[in-house]
Amino acid sequence: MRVPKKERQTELQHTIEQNPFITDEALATHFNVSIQTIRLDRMEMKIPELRERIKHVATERLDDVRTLTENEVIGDMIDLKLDTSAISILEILPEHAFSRNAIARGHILFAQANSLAIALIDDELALTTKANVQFTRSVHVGERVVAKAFVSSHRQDGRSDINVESFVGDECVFIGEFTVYRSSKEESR
Amino acid sequence: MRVPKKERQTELQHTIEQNPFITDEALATHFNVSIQTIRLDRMEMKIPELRERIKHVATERLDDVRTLTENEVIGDMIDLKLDTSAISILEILPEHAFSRNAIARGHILFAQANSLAIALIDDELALTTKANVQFTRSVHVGERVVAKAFVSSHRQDGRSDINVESFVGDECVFIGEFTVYRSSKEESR
DNA sequence: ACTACTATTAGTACCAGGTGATAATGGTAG
DNA sequence: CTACCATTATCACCTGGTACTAATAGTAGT
Repeated sequence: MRVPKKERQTELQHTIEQNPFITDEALATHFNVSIQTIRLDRMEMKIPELRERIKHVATERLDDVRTLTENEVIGDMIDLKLDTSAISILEILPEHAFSRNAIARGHILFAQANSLAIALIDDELALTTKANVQFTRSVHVGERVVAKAFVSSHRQDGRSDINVESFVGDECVFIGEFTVYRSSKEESR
Repeated sequence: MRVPKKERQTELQHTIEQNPFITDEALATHFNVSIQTIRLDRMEMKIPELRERIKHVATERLDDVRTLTENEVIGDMIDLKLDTSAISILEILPEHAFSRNAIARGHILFAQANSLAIALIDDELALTTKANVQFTRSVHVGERVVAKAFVSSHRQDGRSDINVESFVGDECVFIGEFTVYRSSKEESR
């Protein structure tokens, strides 16, 4: 016997996990057993076949929480009064946090607040020019962060000041003051 | 004839692009032609078969720049002197930017700077507690942002102040002052 | 030593979703 | 009427499997 069955199976699981693109044939030669043994192992471990695995990876990618990219707003917007106030919720997932301690990275909370502030401005172009932020409590994986943004002033020079406060439950975890540049619309033209 | 060949082919391309998981058979019934016609079309348009398309989507996902998540540092660190200074480079990709105008979202630049500041601190735990940032020039897709961070002070209370300046060429695009909390190591215990 | 049981291997039929090649049909334009 | 293109039909074959049946090897229990 090359390697006890149990050992082989757990190793098999690992091998497939970090390389889902491997065929049964390759696994068979790798573990120096027949292809049928590999199939039996997959059955017992309920590991799907190659094509199913690939499909899974692909679909996962498509409906990915392509979290801080691609989406216009980071988190789910649950309320929006243009030029006035907005609220979004973001659940902290493991990929948002440091793996060592499961504390959300600062720029995740910043991104939620910043994208909310930008979404609040009803203009073709809105760009953050300045921000002043404080992280008042660390946020852990699994917690849901509710960000509340409101416009404190629309200045004459085409800038708006927006305050954002984020909460977990009733605890404030983030405070930010954003200055956003907005391009025309009610102004020139 | 149902639809002219050319028209069908361009439409085919679109259909497959936004749903790579469709089989030739489904396409055939959809366009009301034979399966062979679909295959000929794919040949001419050099569109690979279903399984290849799925595999492509899946592999694309694996070497994804899972930009603001998962990576410890956003961008590529090219220099690091612990507790002193660090430099990282980030190329702005379309997914980092607003689709309307190809200008990088503010939180992308913030994330680069913030993660660099955190990486700079040689401690088990380092958390941003405060940040003060300015976006001095908008950054466009294709530009490479070089962030330079240096520690301005290690305070007695377990906090460090870090300044970050980001450049595109010799133009400053971002200025940030970060206050980072570091947990012990040289302190208590 | 005989049996029971488990692990492994082998072999067969079948499946999806194709490739590749060859050939037959159906307009349609010159 | 013919030449040409688009379309369709067949057929053999491929990969990477599933599902099932059966044979073989090794080991433990009694």
